[in-house]
Amino acid sequence: MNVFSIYLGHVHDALNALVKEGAIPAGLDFSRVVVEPPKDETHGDLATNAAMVLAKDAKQKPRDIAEKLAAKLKSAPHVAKADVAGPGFINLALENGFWLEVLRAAIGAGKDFGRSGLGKGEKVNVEYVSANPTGPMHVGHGRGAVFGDALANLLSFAGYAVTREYYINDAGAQVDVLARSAFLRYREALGDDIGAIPEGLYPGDYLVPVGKALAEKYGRTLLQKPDGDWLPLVRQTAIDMMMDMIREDLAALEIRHEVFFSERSLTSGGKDKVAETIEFLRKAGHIYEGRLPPPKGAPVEDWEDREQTLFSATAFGDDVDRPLMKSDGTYTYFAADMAYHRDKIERGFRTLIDVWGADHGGYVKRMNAAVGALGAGKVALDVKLCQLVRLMRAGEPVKMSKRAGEFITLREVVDEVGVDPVRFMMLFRKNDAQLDFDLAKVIEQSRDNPVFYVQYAHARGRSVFRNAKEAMPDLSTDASALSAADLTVLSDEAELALVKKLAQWPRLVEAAAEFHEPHRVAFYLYDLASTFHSLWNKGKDAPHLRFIMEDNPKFTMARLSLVSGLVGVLASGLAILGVRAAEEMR
RNA sequence: GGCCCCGUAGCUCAGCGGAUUAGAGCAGCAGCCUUCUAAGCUGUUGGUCGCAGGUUCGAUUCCUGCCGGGGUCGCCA
Repeated sequence: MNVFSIYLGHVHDALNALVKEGAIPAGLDFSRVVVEPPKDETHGDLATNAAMVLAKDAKQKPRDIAEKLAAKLKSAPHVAKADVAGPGFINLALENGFWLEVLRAAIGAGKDFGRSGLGKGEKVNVEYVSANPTGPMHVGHGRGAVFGDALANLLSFAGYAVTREYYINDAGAQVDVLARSAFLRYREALGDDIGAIPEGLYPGDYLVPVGKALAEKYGRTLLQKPDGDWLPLVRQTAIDMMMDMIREDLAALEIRHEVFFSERSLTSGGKDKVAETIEFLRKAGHIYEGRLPPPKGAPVEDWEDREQTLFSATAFGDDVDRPLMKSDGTYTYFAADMAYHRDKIERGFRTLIDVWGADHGGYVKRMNAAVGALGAGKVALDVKLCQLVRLMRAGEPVKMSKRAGEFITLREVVDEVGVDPVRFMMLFRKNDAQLDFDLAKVIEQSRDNPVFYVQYAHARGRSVFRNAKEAMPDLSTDASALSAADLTVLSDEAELALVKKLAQWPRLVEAAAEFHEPHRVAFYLYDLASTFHSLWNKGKDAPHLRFIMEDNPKFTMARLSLVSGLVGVLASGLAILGVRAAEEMR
C-alpha cells in the first residue's frame, strides 16, 4: 500500500476531470507529475508539482492550474486540506483516520509490508565481490560485498528475480603468480629452506596451508616436473583453496552467491566463448585490425606500436577502441569479460549490475560499450563503484603496509566487531563516497552509533511486547488482535509522525530499488528509529503517552499496534541490509 | 595531460532525479534529569550548497569551464 502512488492516481483523476470540464487542455503529458512528501513537514502530508509541470503545455499560469486542481482534490478521498503554496505546489493534508488505516494495513501485511511488484519478476543479475582468488579479502572488498548483497536483497524485495553472481578471475597471469608462490610454500612444506619470498610473488602466510596440502597430495613428485607440468596442478589447488577461504570469509558476512562463474571456463573444455564473442562482434561490424595511438600524457615505458585486434568501443561512447589480444597472443582481460557478459545476456538477463571497487573506474566506459554492442541496446548495464574504505580506530587511521602480515583482512575486522556493524556502516554511506570505518566507534553502545541506534529501536519495540505481556497477562497481542485494535486513540502528533513515517516505507523501497541505492534503506531506518525514540522519550514526561497503560487496555492495544508496525518495518529493512534485528541489546 | 568520483554548518554526512523557508548526527550554547519504559532528555546558534558562467518561470540538483581532494590511464585483474 503505497500512499503516494494512490494519491498520484487521485491527482490524475482530478486532472482528467479538469480536462473534461475544459478547464485545462486535453492531451497533456502527466508523466512528470509526482506526489511526494513535502520537504518541510509543516507543509502537509503530500505535495504535488502537477500545476507547475503542466503550466507550459497548458499555456496557463501554474498558480491558476493549482487553484483549480486544489479545488478538485479537496473532494478526493480522505483529503483534509489542499492548499496552493509557493510557485504552484499543492500541499495536501490527509485525515488522521486514513493514516491509521495505513497502519492497520501495514500490520496486516506483516513482513510483506513494503514489498513491491515494481520489478515485475524481471531477471536481474548482480555481480559483486569478484575478488581475485589470490589471497584474503580486504576491507574494500567487504564494502562491495555488502553493497552488492544488500542491493540484491533490495531488488528482490522490490519484485525482481535476482541472481547473485561472483566472477572468478582464475585465468590470467595473476593466478600463475599465485601458483608459483604456492609452489614455494610446497617446497617449504617438504623441508626446503626457501628463504625470503622473492619480489613479485605473494608473500602472505595464507599460502602456507596450500603448500602443506600440495605436499600431502603430491609428495615430492612435483619437484622433478618441468614448470609447464606442475603449474596447472598447483594453480588449481591454490585457486580452489583460495576460493574456499573467500567463500568462508563471505559466509562470515552472511553473503552467499548463487553462481560462481569461472573465467577459465570460458575457454576450457574444448570451447572458446571468447573467440565466439569476438566472432559475434566481428559479424556485427564492431571488430577491426588496427593501431592505437599511445596514451596521451601518461608515460608508458614499453609502448609498442603494433597492429592488433580492436573492439570499436568508441562507437559506443568509450574514449578509445580496446584491444582484445595481448602481444603474446592470449586474450586481454577485457575480451574475456565481454564473453562473460555475453554469457549473462544469453542466460536471459536484461538488467546487469556490476559492483566494482573504485580502482576499476577507468573500466566502466568500455564495459558499457561492450554491453551496448553485445546487447544491441536492449540490455542495461549499471556499474556501481564502491569507493575506498579507510580503516580507523578511535579516530586514528589504522596503519597498513602492503607487506605481508601488516594489512588487516576483512575477516579480522568481522571477527573483531561482528557482522552487524560491518554491514550497517558499509551501507550507511553512498557507494560513491569514501568511507571511514572506525573499529572503536561501531561497537559503541550509544546514540552516536547508528548501528546501535537502529538495532536498539527494534529491541526496544520488542521489549514493549515482553513488558506488556508481563504487566497485562490477559491482553491478547497476537496479529489478529492487533489488527482489530481501535487505533483512533493514536492522536498525538508524535504518534502520527511515526505512523506517517511508516507509511513512507513502500515508496522508499521502490525509489531505492529503482536507483540501485541500498544506502537509502539504512538512512530511512535511522530516521525511523529516531522518530520512535523521540516518541518513547515523550512518554517519560507524559505518562499518558506510554506504550503500556495497565489500567487502559484500549490505549495499550493501539500503541502495541503502532509498535508492531514499527517493529515490522525495522525488521524487514534490517533484513534487506543483512543486519540482525535484535530481540534485546546485550 | 585524458577519463571517472567527490567538494553542502566547525566535523561526519543526507538531500526523494529541477521547485515551497537547504536537513540530520556530533561538537558548541542554554536548560532539564536525585528517574525510571533501556545506555540521558528538550531547546538552540551555525551554510553565498568549492568558484564562474549557461539552460529554465525556477538550479545544491542539469550543461560548460576553472579550483581543490581521491582514483585510474594497452600487453594487471
